[in-house]
Amino acid sequence: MTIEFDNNLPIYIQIMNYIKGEIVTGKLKPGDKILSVRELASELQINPNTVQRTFQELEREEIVETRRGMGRYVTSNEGTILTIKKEMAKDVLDRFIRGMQDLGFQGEDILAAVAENIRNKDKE
Amino acid sequence: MTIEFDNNLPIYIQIMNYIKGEIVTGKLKPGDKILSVRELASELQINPNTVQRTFQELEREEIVETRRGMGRYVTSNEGTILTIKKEMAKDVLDRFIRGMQDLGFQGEDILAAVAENIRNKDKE
Amino acid sequence: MTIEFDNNLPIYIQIMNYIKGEIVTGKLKPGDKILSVRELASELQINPNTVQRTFQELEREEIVETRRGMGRYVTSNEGTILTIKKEMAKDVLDRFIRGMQDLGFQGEDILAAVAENIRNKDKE
Amino acid sequence: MTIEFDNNLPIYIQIMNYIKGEIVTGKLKPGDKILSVRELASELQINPNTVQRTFQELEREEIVETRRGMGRYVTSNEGTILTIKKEMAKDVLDRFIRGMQDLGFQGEDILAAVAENIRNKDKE
DNA sequence: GTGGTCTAGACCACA
DNA sequence: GTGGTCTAGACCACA
Repeated sequence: MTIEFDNNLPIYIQIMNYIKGEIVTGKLKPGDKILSVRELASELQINPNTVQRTFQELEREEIVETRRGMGRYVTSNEGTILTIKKEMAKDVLDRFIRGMQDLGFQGEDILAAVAENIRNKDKE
Repeated sequence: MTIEFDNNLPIYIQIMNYIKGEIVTGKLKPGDKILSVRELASELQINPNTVQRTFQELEREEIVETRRGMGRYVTSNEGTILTIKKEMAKDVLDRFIRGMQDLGFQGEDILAAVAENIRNKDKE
Repeated sequence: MTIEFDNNLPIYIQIMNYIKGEIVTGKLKPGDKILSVRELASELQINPNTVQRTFQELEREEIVETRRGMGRYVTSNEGTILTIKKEMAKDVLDRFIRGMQDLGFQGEDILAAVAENIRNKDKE
Repeated sequence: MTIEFDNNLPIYIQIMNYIKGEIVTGKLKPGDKILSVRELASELQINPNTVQRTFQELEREEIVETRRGMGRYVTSNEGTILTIKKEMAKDVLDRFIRGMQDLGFQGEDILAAVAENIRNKDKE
C-alpha cells in the first residue's frame, strides 16, 4: 500500500479518501478488520497522530467502527457505505461542473470534453 | 464584483481563480487595466496584503503584467491566456476523472453521470 | 550566522541568495534540515513574515522542500542544486560581460581586468 | 534609440546607465547637447517625471550640466568622465568577483570562466 | 513545534 | 496614485 501524497491536501484527508475509496469500491468489505494505527503509520511512514486523526474522521462518518480492544472494522451497515459513495460522487461531479462553467464551458461542451478524455484514456 | 469566499481555500487563491476566470472567459480582455491593489482590497473588504499576494501569483503565471507606477494589466499575449485556459480545463477534467475512478466508476458510467447532471441543470 | 544587509536589495532576496550560496557551495548539504521560520527570524532579527517569504521563493525554485509540520529541508535532488548553481554562475558572468561591454571594454581588456583584480586580491 | 527595460531595476537608473554608457564610450562627446526631457520622454514612451529624475542624478554626478535656457550638455570635463568610467568599471568588476566567490569559485576558476565566455561570444 | 494565512498599518520608490 | 517591502502580531491546521 502506497499513497502518493499531494502537498496541497492534508495528509489525513488523503488517507481518508484512500480508505474510503477502498471501502466504497468493495476492496475492503463490510466487517473487514482495518490496520491498526501503528501498523498503518509505519507502513506509510507518517506520524501516528496523523493516522489517529484519519480514523477519528472515518468514525465520525460512521464508515468505520471501533470494537473495544479488538481494533477497528469497516462498518457492516451497507446502507451507510452506499450513502457515502453517493455523496462522494455528487461532490466530485458538482465540483467538476462548476469548475468547467467557471471556465466558460456550456453543457454540451462539457459532455464532449469528458467523452473525449475517456476515449483517450481507453486507448492508452 | 463580489466573491463568495469558501473557507477551505486561501482567500488569495480564490481571488486568483476568480480573476483567471474573468480573463479566460473574455470578461477581462487582453490589455485591460485591472483594479489597483487598494481598490480591489476595499471592494472585497480584505487586506491589501492579501490582494497583493494574489496579483503576485497572477504575475508569476504571466497572465497579468505590472507597469511600474501605472498599475496592472491583463497580458496582451493571447497565447498565454489560451494556454492557461487549457491547463485549467485539463486540471479540472483530470481531477474529475480520477475522482470518479477512485469511487469505482468506469468510462461509460462517468459519461452517463455527467449527461444526467447536465440534463437536470438544464431543467432547473 | 550573520548577513550584512545591503539597502538596495529586498531583505528576503538577500537571505535567499545567502542560503542558495550555502547550498550551492556545499555548506548546507542535500537533505539537511534548515532553520525554522521562527529560529531564523530571531537569529537575523527580522520579522518571521519576511523569512517566510524567503522560504516560499526557495521552495518555488525547488532547492528547498517542506515536510508538513516537520520543517524544511535542502532538496535531496543534487541535479537541481547543480542546475541552480550553473544558472547563478551564468547570470553573474553574463551581467559582468554586458556591464563591461557597455563601458566600452572588449574581450581581451575584460580578461586582463579580471586577471589583475584576482592577482591583487591574492596579494592582500 | 531604444532600451529594453528590465523590470527589476528602476527605469530612471536604466536610462542613467544607458546615457552614462554613451558618454563613457565616446558616442556622446564632451560638450554635446543632450535631448530635452520632453524629447527623450516621448521617444522612450515614458513619464517625463522619470526622465527628469534621470537628469537630476546625472547632474549630481557632474557628468551632465544644465546651461540656463539652452538645455543640457555632456560635461566638458574629460577628467570627470574618465573618473566615472573607472568607478563604474570597478563596481562591475567587484560585484562580479564577489558574486563568483559566493558561488564557491576561486581565482583561477573565475578567470577560466571569463576566458571561456569571451571565446564563445567571439564565435557567435 | 512548524508552516500558512491573514489583518493592520507603515514607509518607500516610482511614475 | 501605484506597487513593493516590512514589521507586529494573531490564529489555525498539521504532525
